[in-house]
Amino acid sequence: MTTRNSTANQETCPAQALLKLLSGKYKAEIFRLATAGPVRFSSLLRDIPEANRQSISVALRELEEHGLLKKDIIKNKPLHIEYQLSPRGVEVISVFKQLEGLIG
Amino acid sequence: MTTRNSTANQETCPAQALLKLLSGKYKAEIFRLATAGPVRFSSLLRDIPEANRQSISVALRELEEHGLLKKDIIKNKPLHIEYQLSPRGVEVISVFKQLEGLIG
DNA sequence: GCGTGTGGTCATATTAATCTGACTTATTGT
DNA sequence: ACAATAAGTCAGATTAATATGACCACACGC
Repeated sequence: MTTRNSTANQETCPAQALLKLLSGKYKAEIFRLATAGPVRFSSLLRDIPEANRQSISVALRELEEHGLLKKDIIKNKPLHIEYQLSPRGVEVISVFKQLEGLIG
Repeated sequence: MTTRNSTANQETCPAQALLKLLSGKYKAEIFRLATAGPVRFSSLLRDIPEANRQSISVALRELEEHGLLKKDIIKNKPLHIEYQLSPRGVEVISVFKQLEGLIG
């Protein structure tokens, strides 16, 4: 892509990047479920029946990379992986709350 | 599209729809410019040089349809059209502010 | 060593968002 | 009458997001 549009990529609005990160098709729902406790790949697939593996996988990776979710490997009996809200993730909850307030 | 996915369309998270509306490529920047006063189609094209007519047009229409911008036809000398934040639009500003706060 | 559960990846479609360039309609200036 | 400005629309191309189905690796129970 010949490094074109190098200017178009720089953030105009600081909120833009975060907004885009949060706006994925299942991100809001993942956050919602994560507020009730740690979530797992398979539990999300169950709880969001219209979602697919790929999308859940991408969403979890993006949210983790941006520090909103924390990934934990649980070595207990059925060894598995849990994702929970990081401190930054918890902060984001207030944004969702505010958005909900603007609707009703 | 044979009315399929009627279940997939129903909102899971109430914030989801609003989040998606706000996450368009230039929406945040449009809001930012609109806080400084009424904006116009042509002024947005100038002030967001990387944007194109179509995208600005679609963004303005969507934001107006969802009641975040108010469209005014100004009959003064160079007859033109202005878009300004509606009361609901002003409320949304606080969401952007909060998002910005989560970054720094 | 075989099947099951968990947590994915990969290549490939399909769908949605954005871009491009040509065109339009109405108003105004000369 | 002619050109310019303002605010778009439209068809078609490109790019990004999401979906589908096949596949993979590891741990565990049997």
